[in-house]
Formats: sequence, structure tokens, C-alpha cells
Amino acid sequence: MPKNEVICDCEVIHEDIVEKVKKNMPDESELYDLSDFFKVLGDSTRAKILWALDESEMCVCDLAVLLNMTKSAISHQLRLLKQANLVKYRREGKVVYYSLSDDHIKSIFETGLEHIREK
Amino acid sequence: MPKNEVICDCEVIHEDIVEKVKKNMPDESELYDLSDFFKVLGDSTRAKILWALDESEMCVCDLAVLLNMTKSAISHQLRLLKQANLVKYRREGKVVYYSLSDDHIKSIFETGLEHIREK
DNA sequence: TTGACAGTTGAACAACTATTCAACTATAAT
DNA sequence: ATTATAGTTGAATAGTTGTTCAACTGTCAA
Repeated sequence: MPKNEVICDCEVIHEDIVEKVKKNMPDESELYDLSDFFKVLGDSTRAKILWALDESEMCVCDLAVLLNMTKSAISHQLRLLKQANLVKYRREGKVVYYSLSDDHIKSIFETGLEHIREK
Repeated sequence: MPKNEVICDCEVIHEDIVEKVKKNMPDESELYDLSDFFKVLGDSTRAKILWALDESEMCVCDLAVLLNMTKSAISHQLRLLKQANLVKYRREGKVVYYSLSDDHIKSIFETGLEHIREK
């Protein structure tokens, strides 16, 4: 097994620990997906939308009025939330109603709030 | 109570829902902090660092070798994690050891993984 | 005190992202 | 058909962010 080229200017200090940690780490791709998921939650507009939809199904205009933003801005963010499978929608005439498609979100929010309230 | 200037080009569709949701929403500032917290988790380098530190205390060189990145890049990310109160450190001679300062992280990661594994 | 290595820091750059704007589609009502 | 409103979309812009690079500090050993 040839050593990969190492780009860091380090002597390895604790090879045993590095090896042990490396073994127990999740797949590269899974960690990538995970951080992508948190990236979606990491914007206050999207966080507000998700919080609102957890309370009630809402249409784009409702959300725009609630957050005092344009329909366009809301719609762009809803598209990202849709891509991340966090919201679903149904059409009723001219109106499109959005709602949460996942019930993990609230519990993730709660745990997050615990953290930021702690300190 | 004068109506605030509304920047969206909407008729309100469901005023009752908007009002109800508005009442139950957390403070603007709290939601901002919350999304800032998720923003920190929303980068794969930081997610890897946190995951590694959950396994074991590690020094900067260890992390650099593990993730095949420069000490500088790691150090920059550790600074952000420090600012977010997610990691703490202790110095021992020339070596700085980092470890998790919060035990919510693992459970947030687990819940996040549930979500991305679901679909 | 000099050299070596661990780690930090600030500036710079490239890549990314949230919002705006204008133009568009879809549906309903007259 | 025409008009009006809900919503979507692509391009553009301004702001943000991750990594690199080079210079720096801190600690130890000779």
C-alpha cells in the first residue's frame, strides 16, 4: 500500500490516534451529504420558513408577508428546500401551499436551541 | 398600530394563519443565532473535524494528517469552531490539543444522518 | 541564542450564495 | 380574449466564505 501524497507540512504526532479515528469515521460522501443538509438549515430565511411551516401549511404570499420579503426571494429559497426534500407542496388553483415533508426538523431545531441557549 | 411598509407585492391570502404563526415564532435574534449555529456545521471540513474530535482529543497536526489538509486551513476552521463554542483546547508544550466542548453535537449529527439516509 | 517545529494570523483570491429585477407561466374571473 | 394575481425562473450583483500563502508567535532542545 503506497502512502498517498501528503500535502500538510506536519510530522505525525499521534499515529495511533489518527488511525483509530480514521477507521471509525463515516464515509467521505456521507459526511459531505450531512454538511450539505446543515448548510440548508444554516440560513436565517430558510430557518424561518421551516419554523413557520412547522406551525402551519402556508402559501408563498403568506410566507412573503410573514417574513417581509418578496415572493421571488421566498420562491428561490423554497426551491432549495424542495431539492433538499425538506418541504413538499400542493397546488390549489392559483395558490401553491407548502408544508414540511420531514418531522426530524423540529427535533434538530430543538437540540440546536439547547446549544445556543446554554452559553 | 400603523402597518409597517410591506415590500412584497402580495395580497395577504390567509391573515389568520400569518398572525398565528407570527405569534408562535421564536425571536428574530434567536432564529438568527440558530441558523448561524447550523452554518458552522454546514461545511464538510468542520463536520469532519467535529466527528473526529468526538472520537478522540487531537492536535492540529493529527487533524491535518487525518484530513490531508494544511495546518493553516485546519487552524482557521478550528478558530470558527472555537468562536461557536463547539471545541475547547489545552496546550501541552508546543502541542495544542482540541476536544469537543459540547455533547449535543453527536446527537444532532445522528438526527441529521437519519434524515439523509431516509431518502 | 540559535534552530526547529507546532500553531496562529491577515491578506488575497476564487468559489459560492442570497436577493433583486425583469420576464415569464399558470390559473381564475370578467 | 383580456386582465389580474400567484408563483417561478434566469441573469446579475453584492456579499460571504474556504483555502492558500507568507509571515508571524510560542515552546523546546542543543
